[in-house]
Amino acid sequence: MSWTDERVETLKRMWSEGQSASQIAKELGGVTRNAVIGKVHRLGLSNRVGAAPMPETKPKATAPAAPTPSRSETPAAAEAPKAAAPRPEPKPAPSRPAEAAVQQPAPQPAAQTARKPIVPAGQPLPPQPSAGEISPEALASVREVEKRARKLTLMELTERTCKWPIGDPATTDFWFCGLAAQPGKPYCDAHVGVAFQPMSARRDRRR
DNA sequence: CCCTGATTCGC
DNA sequence: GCGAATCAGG
Repeated sequence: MSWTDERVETLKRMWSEGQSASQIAKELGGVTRNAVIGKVHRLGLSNRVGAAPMPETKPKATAPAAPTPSRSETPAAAEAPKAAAPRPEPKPAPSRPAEAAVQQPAPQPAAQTARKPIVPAGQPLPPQPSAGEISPEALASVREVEKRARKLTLMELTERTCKWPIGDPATTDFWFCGLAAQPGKPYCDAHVGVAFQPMSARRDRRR
């Protein structure tokens, strides 16, 4: 494979979108992430413009701004080529949506003052099955597993981490399981158990 | 161990 | 110019 105009274009687009080198390599095919990174540097589009926090871990103390040009081989390298329009980007919303009251049956009497924030999560994630529908064994293993959850943030999830959400998305008591996911499945062993149930099993258990 | 980007250097 | 190997780090 060679860097055709089209492939370079894809590279530039994905890189500016904040995609990782490995993701880009996967998309392009025929190249490794090293190749992508090497090309990125040669193209001089290192330091991702258009603001690309790419946290990956802690909020980093006070992190004022500091784009940190770090290393720029070319003296006048920095200039933001086409980073003009800061597009939305698939950045996950950190916390409180603060608006957009979706649905929520919520027969809330609107009486008490200290009610938990009823802010609905942006998009419904994997449905939390009601306890009554899960087999006792599966439920038990889930409770056990969730004690050992790695408590990953949305950004820390990968193709092989369990993406089962735990806790209330509206509060800081929210994280993802993060344990080793079943190959080809989005969840770990225990969560696959409650996520995927044979229709027959559900029917039998229901009511 | 998983992953990230950065750099080097033989080709 | 290219990218594997390596480095440095979360």
